[in-house]
Amino acid sequence: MFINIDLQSDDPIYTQLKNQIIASIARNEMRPGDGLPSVRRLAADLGINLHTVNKAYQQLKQQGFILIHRQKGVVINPEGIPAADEQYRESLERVLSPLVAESFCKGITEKEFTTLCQKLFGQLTNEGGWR
Amino acid sequence: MFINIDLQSDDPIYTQLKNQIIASIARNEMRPGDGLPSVRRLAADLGINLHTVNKAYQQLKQQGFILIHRQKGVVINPEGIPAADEQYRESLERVLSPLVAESFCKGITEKEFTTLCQKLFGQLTNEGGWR
DNA sequence: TAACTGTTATACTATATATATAACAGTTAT
DNA sequence: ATAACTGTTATATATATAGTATAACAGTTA
Repeated sequence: MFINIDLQSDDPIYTQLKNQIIASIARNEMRPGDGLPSVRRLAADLGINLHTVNKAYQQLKQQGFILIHRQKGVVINPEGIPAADEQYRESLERVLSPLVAESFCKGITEKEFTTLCQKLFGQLTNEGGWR
Repeated sequence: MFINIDLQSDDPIYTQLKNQIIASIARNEMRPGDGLPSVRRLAADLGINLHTVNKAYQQLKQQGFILIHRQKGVVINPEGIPAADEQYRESLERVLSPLVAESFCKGITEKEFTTLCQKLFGQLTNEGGWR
């Protein structure tokens, strides 16, 4: 687990935590079935509060990224991450839309934009992957 | 001006306002030189507070989308919107990165993702455009 | 028994969002 | 000149979110 929290960031700590765990999964650094630290352990390691970690874990659980067993602890969903449904695709479009509009106004072309997205996809890997 | 505010949205009102004005420019519905309502006028029309409008205007001004003359009122930047610099491109990448990672985990392919971006670009127009 | 697990509850601080007034200085139209 | 505008600034208040600090509960594991 390589988590880096920036206390000066505009993003809340629990959001940074969520994003970095998702990024670890996307980069195949963490795989389905792998365990995550307990809320107390991770909070202590990062020097933050247990509730902040718990909030991130709860949201990851709700999105199906992790399972939380009272006994076995926290585990990346062994069944794999649930596939995007129509609702997720709509929310993705809602988030992307203002980014595209602003970029367009600032002269960023469709080509440059999609090339950037491709570059970001390229930084992820599915080698020996789970999907 | 077709502004629609959703008080139930997770996005703050001033952000919704900002995004919709930027979207209007991107769709070529509003062009450089066009005037915008005064803070009091727009606030009254939308049924919100003058300071909320002012906050949106100040941020749009800081990004170069609009100019605010004490006398002439508020105008979409007649020189056109400033082109994206390296700093903007970096911030765009920082915002896009977690979206790509999450989408990837949920099985959205690079192709589907870029196709969505292309669709959003396609909804904008540069006919008779200013850039 | 002791040390851990997730979970829940309460309380407190700080910041962000939004509103409500009020006032100031400068235009513009009557 | 007066009245009606303009953006701007200041102050105050209410609410929600973010983060922390403790404490406790029920269950597991060594």
